[in-house]
Amino acid sequence: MAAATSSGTKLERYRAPQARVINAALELFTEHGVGGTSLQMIADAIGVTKAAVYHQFKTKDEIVLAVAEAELSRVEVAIEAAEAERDPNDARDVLLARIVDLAVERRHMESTLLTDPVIVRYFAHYPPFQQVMDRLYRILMGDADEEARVPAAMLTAAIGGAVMHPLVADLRDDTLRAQLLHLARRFLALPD
Amino acid sequence: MAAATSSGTKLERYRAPQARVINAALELFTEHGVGGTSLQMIADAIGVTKAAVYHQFKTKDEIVLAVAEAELSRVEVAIEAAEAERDPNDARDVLLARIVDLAVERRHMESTLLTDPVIVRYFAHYPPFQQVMDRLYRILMGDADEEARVPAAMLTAAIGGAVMHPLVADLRDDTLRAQLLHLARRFLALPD
Amino acid sequence: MAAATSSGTKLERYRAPQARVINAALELFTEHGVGGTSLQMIADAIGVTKAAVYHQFKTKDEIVLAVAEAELSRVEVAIEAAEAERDPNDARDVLLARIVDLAVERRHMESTLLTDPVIVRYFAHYPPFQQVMDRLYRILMGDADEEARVPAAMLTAAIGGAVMHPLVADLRDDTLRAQLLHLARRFLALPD
Amino acid sequence: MAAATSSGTKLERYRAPQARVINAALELFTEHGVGGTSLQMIADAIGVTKAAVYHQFKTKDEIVLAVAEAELSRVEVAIEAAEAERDPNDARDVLLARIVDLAVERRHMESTLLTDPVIVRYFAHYPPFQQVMDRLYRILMGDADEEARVPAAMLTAAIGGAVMHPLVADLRDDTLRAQLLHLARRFLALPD
DNA sequence: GATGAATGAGTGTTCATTCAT
DNA sequence: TATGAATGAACACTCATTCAT
Repeated sequence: MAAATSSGTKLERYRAPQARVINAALELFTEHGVGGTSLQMIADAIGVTKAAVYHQFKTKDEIVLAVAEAELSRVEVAIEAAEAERDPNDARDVLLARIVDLAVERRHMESTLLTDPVIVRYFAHYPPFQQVMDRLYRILMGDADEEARVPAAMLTAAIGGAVMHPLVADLRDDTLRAQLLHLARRFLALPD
Repeated sequence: MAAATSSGTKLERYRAPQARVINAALELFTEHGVGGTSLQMIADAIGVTKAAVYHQFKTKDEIVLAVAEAELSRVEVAIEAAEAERDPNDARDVLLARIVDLAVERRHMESTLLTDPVIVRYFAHYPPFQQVMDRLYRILMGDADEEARVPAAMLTAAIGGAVMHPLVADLRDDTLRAQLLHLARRFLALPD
Repeated sequence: MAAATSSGTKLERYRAPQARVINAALELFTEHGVGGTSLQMIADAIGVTKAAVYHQFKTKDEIVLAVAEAELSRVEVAIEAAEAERDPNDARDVLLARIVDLAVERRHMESTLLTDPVIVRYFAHYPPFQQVMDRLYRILMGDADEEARVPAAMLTAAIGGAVMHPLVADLRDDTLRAQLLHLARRFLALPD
Repeated sequence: MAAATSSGTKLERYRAPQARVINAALELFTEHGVGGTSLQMIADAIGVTKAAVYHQFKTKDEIVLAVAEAELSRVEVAIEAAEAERDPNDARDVLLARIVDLAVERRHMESTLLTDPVIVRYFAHYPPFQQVMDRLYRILMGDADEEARVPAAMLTAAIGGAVMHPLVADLRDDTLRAQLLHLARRFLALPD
């Protein structure tokens, strides 16, 4: 168990100076977008020089990808929790709840990241992303056929699209969470 | 006829040189994002100098907004078509179909625009956008109460989020259209 | 004659702002080398901003090449003067004298340019340079055979190498010119 | 033998880690020029960190000079071999042959070094370099008078200039060697 | 209407160098 | 001996914008 702490999750695999950069970058990306965030801003945010940031990451893209991967690993955690369930229905329920939780919890962050052109383009050709999505869709829809995954893709896209909508911005977290869960279950033709 | 020419739709209210800028800008924004599109690129695309573009639009923001408004006016057209219907159910059906059509037709463009931080921030405080959305939600949900608009917001967000999802990218237009319509009606608890 | 002034030589084909950049760059390249000359230095030298320089030349390389071509065109002028001679011996004598003159006149400049790795690499694959050299060698050696050009190459290299040698730095121009001419003629087995 | 090991030539006076730096630096300087070679590149080439290189040499200049001196010592070796001859004519012949050999052997390296602005500037004021050149010129021309050294300077410059000329790049080593020797002897008015 | 020239503030990136460990 | 972290200054280059012509 002590070992588990020292090995850590994927989120912890970066050492301190890198983690500080990633955290600062995530916040800034969220507020200004990837393109609107300069390395100067990141450096200022953690109180070092640009060159110090470059000592940890060779390019800005590397920072963007590290941030994106850190977020992706949060989805992995949710999937792993679901896969631990015996019953497929339970697994789907757990995953649904976790995904909605995640979307709401990071409603102001994920959205910016998931729609940023740089990140979208990267994820589109990043095998681990595809694999995570495959696992996610399999749990949601079962592995019936390829076509069945489209509604699942649309569902996750819809959740992502919904949390970032301006008109939803002033909803309280729990209200939004309840509505999203309702929407998702109805979409999957599941009882509430 | 002369009146038609002078009033025109909102899409036509820009004269030729401005329209060329807007069209070029829309294409470039779609491909590179707003932040990734420079005035030089726009000027090059239409074969004039930067200064010539500045002759038409005082700032880059003005171009962005002109592009955004042009797209917004497409939604207005859909709404006007729906409002022409007598029966509220027909109006809702018409609007739903038009919105889905619009999303699919411009699936590669709207998405970039609707998620671009610059445009999102602008629309969030742009009264005409709010008004258009109000009209849209009223048609979809009736004017019962404030809360009822949330599902409508989520629905449009979901449609927008869905068309831009990578896993949906290789779907044929009519397949995507059918699925989106099915999704939307199920979400609104309407029969197919 | 007025026409001749307005059409100009190749050296004059750049308009004023570009010519100012080229002149400043040549001087700075001579003093600090290409790699040791920044765009800031060039901009400062002509009293404008870096961005103004970039308005004239898209990259630093373009400046380097413009400078190099301007110098190459000086050799072309010498060749053209030689080619105007009827008698091949006269042509060779004229060319030799001109080349030596050129080398001495610009003894502090040519050398830096001709040995700069950037320029050397560019010229190595720049057809006009090859053509100029071909014409030059043909005049010097006749067009006997391919092999005959090698001594000519060595001769020009030797002249170039000689004018830039530190121990030659304090020789007066006319002394250096006489010695170089003597060297060249002896090397070509010509009477003084 | 032990003495030979401990005194060694100047080439060997650096201990192993320093020698590795010098060798890597020479190769990189040759390929990218001094200005185009960073300490990072040198460190990478020998598989250590920049800081480790700094442990051996306090500045980049020190590395440059160590490389330059190592090359200069090769000339010294040639001079010493010539000075071992009794007859001045033999000494001159030996030196000439050795210098040409050296120029050809390192045709792709010397040139970069000898024309690099940093090194040129350093050698111009480096007494050992002047002394080596003095000894070299005395052997070639006798110690008649100051003026007599100028042709010698021109000769070595010419040899240096010739080996690095692009048009000479595809000559075989022995062909180039023969031509250079022929050129040198003719220039010194010596029989072949 | 459109151009060429220019600007000032910024971009991401690399540099030689230092220093505590 | 060697490292990782950091720095400050510089780099080439791009930006949106202005203005006289």
